[in-house]
Amino acid sequence: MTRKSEDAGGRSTIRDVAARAGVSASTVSRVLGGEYPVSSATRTRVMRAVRDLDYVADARAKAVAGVGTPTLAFVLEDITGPSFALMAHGVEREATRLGHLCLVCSTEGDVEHELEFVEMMRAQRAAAVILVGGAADTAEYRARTRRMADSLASAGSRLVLCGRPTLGPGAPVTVIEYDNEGGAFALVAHVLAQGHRRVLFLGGKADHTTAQGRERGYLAAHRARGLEPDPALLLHGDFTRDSGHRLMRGALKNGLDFTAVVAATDMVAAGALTALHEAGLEVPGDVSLAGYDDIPFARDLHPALTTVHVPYEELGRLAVRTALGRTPETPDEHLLLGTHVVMRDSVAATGS
Amino acid sequence: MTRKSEDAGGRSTIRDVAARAGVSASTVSRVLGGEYPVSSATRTRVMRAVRDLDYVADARAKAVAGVGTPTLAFVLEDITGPSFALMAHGVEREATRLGHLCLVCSTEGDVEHELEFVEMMRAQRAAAVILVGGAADTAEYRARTRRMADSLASAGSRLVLCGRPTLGPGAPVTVIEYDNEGGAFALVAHVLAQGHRRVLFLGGKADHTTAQGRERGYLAAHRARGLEPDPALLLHGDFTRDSGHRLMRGALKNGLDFTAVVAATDMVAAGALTALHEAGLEVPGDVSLAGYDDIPFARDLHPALTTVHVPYEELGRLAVRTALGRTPETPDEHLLLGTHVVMRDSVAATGS
DNA sequence: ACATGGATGGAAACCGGTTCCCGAAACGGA
DNA sequence: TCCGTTTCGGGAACCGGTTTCCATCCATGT
Repeated sequence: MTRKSEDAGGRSTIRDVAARAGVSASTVSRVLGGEYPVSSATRTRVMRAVRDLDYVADARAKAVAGVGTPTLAFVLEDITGPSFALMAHGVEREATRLGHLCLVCSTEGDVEHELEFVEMMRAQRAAAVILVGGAADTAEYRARTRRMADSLASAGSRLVLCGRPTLGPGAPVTVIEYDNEGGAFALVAHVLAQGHRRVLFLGGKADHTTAQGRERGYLAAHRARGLEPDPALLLHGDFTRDSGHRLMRGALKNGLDFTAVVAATDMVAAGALTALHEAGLEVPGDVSLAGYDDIPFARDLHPALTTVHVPYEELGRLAVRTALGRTPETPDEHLLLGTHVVMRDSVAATGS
Repeated sequence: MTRKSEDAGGRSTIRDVAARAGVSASTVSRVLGGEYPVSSATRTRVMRAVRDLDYVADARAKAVAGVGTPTLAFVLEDITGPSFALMAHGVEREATRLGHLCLVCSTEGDVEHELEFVEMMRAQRAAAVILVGGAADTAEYRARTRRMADSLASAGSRLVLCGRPTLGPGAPVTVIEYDNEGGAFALVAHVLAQGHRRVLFLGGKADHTTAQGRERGYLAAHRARGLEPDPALLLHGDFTRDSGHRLMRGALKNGLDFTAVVAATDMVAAGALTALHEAGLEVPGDVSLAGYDDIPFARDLHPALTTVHVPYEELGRLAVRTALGRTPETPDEHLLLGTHVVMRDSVAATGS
């Protein structure tokens, strides 16, 4: 029994295979590698040994030797959110299509944790790390993210921001956004066109760029019609279902006057919808409701939710494609994906 | 300019750090490692060099040297499904809590792809690979999965099955299931207790074990009351929203006679619900409806869906805990998690 | 028959780390 | 002052692969 026995659980090494085939390790490597000329006799012997031992080359060792495909990292807040899940799906699909493995990490919104994870990815020599989900656009955010980008770039990796605030010019970063303001503008314009004049906006956190963009669209749509929205109709919460529920309940209790409500996300809309139902209100009979994101569930709400479609899955695919398909000379990219409103049953014309 | 310049993008190695600090690579390793005694003077010099170069040790090299925490792999059908997402979340959370990275792969239900991925994970020397989601319990499935389990085990890794058919005895596998039959039994018993006698079952694929379990529960609940369900009320599709929609529409069109419907998953229930609404039927006024899984959205359907709660997230956590916290002597485990029905508004007593 | 060259395959260096094994310096006690 | 311990740090081997370089061997061409 030698030190490295071939049996007994121990994963076999290339030298074990070599010994069994009666050749050197280099030869085994060459047979497996493919390119180098090897006589068919030795090739069969080696392949047989490989099969006998059920040998698989250690991917980490290959990586250290500079061969093998690097992995991709994907960081999000919470995989449980439907739009995040959609993006994750796109990322994962495209990554495996391109032959890359995909590491995932959820931060629960903890910035510290995000930073830690990026550091780990740098240690892993990940091909790219994709950060998704909006964030507060503070000076501190920019500085921190800039640091991440630089440190990743200096390690030969790349930072990709999905739906996140752009950094200043010169940051080694790829940014892919979807048009929050444009989508919200179109959606609210549609609501206004139905005759609504007092439309409640269930927004997100005040400093969150995604929330800001959608809010800007809400405002702009009003102004485009020469309307000035009542500031009392602009509510702030977060992007969760519970936030929508709470906000809507509060608005109802406070006797706010409105005929339509536009939620910053479909999740918020879902919460708002059940609050409306709980209050005995009919949608869209008594009040119209619209969401944003077009998550798969939107059409199973009752009534089916009018919302803005965001190509989340495509976004994920695009993120990995642009991240992976670049050379050092590729200029930093900044893509903006379009959105469109999908009209279903939750918005109706006012009776007046 | 030496061959390995410290500047210019090239990730710096431990030898670069050593050179800059004027010590040997071993010393740098020791400073970073922590345990070995190092004079505070050299320690500071090394740390300074590390900071200057923004050095991070290559995790893959460490892995090859036998240190560093191995990663965990997670394989599912489609991260977009709410219950899968919940499990994924649990897995990811527990893995990072334990300091492990987490690779993810979705198979789109393709067995071939699943096999490929497991092979890759073996090459990665993953600590464990967690396979989730039901499957057809065929002889071919068992043989194939058994092979995966053995090959993983022989590589020092471990296969964990989550909500999947058990393999025969002796397979090096950890199985964690949730009680499909028990949950369905309780749910259907509740529906029957409300006076319903003709309850439609919207099931999954006939050979899918999860679907089978839930169907068995449906049958058993009837028999426990001395009832024999009408075979015409047992419909088969898959676990998607569209399947529920299609099945329900078909049942309505065919004039099937029933006062309640139990769907095999909440997604199916969601599709069925909108089909019901489209037909102008009231839930639960005209017909009662129940789902299974208790996905977050269940309570935002209208009416809020009565369903069976499955501890998916806990399941994910448990999977990584049992997979990671084992020694070679640990016996193969087989855990069965309990479920409970959560009563909301979609099931009501019959008028009769 | 002999130089020539392509086909094969082994030895050794390398990738970027860790750790064992030792020697030298510093320190303490007699 | 001298010797025995620590304390500290360097050299080299190792982890499991790949690849360069070189030595054969065999089949040609003349």
